[in-house]
Amino acid sequence: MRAQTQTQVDDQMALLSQYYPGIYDQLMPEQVEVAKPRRRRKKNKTDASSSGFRKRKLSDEQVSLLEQNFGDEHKLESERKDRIAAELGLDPRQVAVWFQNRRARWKSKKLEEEYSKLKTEHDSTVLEKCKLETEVLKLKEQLSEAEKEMNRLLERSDGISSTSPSSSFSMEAIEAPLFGEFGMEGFEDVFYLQENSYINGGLDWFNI
DNA sequence: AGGATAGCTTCATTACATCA
DNA sequence: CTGATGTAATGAAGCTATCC
Repeated sequence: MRAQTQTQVDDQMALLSQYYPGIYDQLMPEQVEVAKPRRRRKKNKTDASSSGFRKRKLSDEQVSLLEQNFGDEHKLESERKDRIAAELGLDPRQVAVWFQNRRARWKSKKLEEEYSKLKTEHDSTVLEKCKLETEVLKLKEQLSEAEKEMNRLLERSDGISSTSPSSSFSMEAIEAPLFGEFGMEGFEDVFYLQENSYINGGLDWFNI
C-alpha cells in the first residue's frame, strides 16, 4: 500500500531527526513545517468510579494471545480484530487499542535499539580516526628525523669537499624520493597541514 | 473532477492500577 | 499515603478509498 510505504519513510525520517537534529532539515527542507500544537484533551467529566467504569487490566492469558498475534503481524485487519476479540471475550475496540499501544511500544524499543547501534558504530569510527591520526603523527616524527639526518649528512659532505660537484645536491632533489622510501605516495598534502590540526583532532580520544 | 464520509493510522496525552 | 511506572483508553489530526 502506498500509504504504508510513505509512513515507513516518515518514521525513518522522524527517527533521524529525533536523534540527529538538523539532519531532517538538510535532507528534506521543503517538507519541514512548524508542528501544529495538538489541542489538549479535555478532562473526562464522568467520574470513573461513580459511572461504574473500571479500567481492566488484561489477563495474562489475553495478553499472551495478543502478543502471539502481534508477533505474527503488527497490522490488524477488521476480520482478524473481530476474531481475536471474540476469542478473548473483549471488545474489538479494546483489541485495536491494544495493538495501537503495542505498536507504539515496539517502535520506541526499535528506536532505542537503532540508537545504540548507531552510537556503537559512531564510537568505533571515532576510535579508528584517532588511531589513524596517531599513526600520522608518528610518521611525521619519522619524516622530521629523516630530514634532520639528511641535513647532517649534507653539512658533513659540504665540509669535506666544498668544490665537489656533489655540492649542488639539494633537498628538492631528495624530498620526492623520500616519500616513496616511506611508502607514502599520495600523502604529501597531509604534511602541509597545520601542526595543531592534529592536536585538535586528537582530542576525540577523550570523548570516547 | 471534487466534496463528503467512513475507517483506518499515528501521536500525544490522560486516567487508572499497581507496586515499592 | 505517595510518587513512579506501566498500560488501557481517549482525542486530534492525517491519509486513503469509496460514494455520489
